[in-house]
Amino acid sequence: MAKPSKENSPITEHLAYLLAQANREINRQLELRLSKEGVPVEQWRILKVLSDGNGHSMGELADAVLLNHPTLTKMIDRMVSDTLVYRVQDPNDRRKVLMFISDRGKVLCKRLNSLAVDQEEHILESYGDKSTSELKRLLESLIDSSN
Amino acid sequence: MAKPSKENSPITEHLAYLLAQANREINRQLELRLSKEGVPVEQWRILKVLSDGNGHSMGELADAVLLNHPTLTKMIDRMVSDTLVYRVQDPNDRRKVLMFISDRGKVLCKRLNSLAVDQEEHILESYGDKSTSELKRLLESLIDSSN
DNA sequence: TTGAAAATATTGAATATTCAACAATTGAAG
DNA sequence: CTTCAATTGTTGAATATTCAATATTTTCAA
Repeated sequence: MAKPSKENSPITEHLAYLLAQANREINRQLELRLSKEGVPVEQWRILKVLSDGNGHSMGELADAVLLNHPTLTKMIDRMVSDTLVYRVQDPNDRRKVLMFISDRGKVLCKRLNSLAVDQEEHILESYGDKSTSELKRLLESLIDSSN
Repeated sequence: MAKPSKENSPITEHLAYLLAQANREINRQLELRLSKEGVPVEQWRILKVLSDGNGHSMGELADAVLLNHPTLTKMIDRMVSDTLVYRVQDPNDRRKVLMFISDRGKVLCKRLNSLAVDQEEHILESYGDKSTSELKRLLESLIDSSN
């Protein structure tokens, strides 16, 4: 009898693939809802992080919203044009720029939040309460163990 | 006492965000290993799907490797140039193109597989056997419930 | 059988992302 | 203090992705 070898396992059994697939699907759904406001998922993340009212540096933001620095810079440029956020030079370290959410940004963020909550509730319904919280727990722990 | 509202929950508690974060991290690690062979993750997926030796149409492939059709077409163009795969017109439906893996592709795929297995083993070590299989199970079930 | 609609893959233009180089500021060693 | 390395953010060119339009073939209803 042939020895089962991991190297022949179909791609659908790889953790990396399952994560990519699940991420793609859930992201697609979220994208669809946020498109009602014409806002990409990344901009919602940015608004959400900034909605604590504090200033966040570009580096900090890039980490938080999972974007590379140059990509973030260009997306922030657009959001500044749309007056959703604004830049302030950090007085304590003039290399840094602190990003703040505007009033208009706050209003938009609220609408986006409820679209996102809609989705989470839809997931809870079709996938179940228990599975969802267990999956979240496992994902957090995977992320932890990768640092 | 204020009612806890989902709309104020930090972004790090959203399933969509946790998936994106975990996916980004695991993908980054895999990318790093595959870069030893100078191959992007998507090309490995393509080779792996084709390595069953059967012909796969572009549409089928695009679904399997999580790429849009035009993106896949252009990536396949490159892989054809590198003689890793080749196109054959489907004799039963001439709208379709059947993709096949070449011998060179097979050889490369084997090397890539062992790099990927390295990673899976690294995850098993740091994250644990039990967590990994439980996470896979939950992800599969989430994907199922989204269709 | 014919003609319209659907399915499949590709193309080119418009967008977006990434990489490498740069500019400005700070930190820290000598 | 001065200088050199590290940090932070942006820019421009190179790449990659996406959207809409196209070409081809098949399907199916009339």
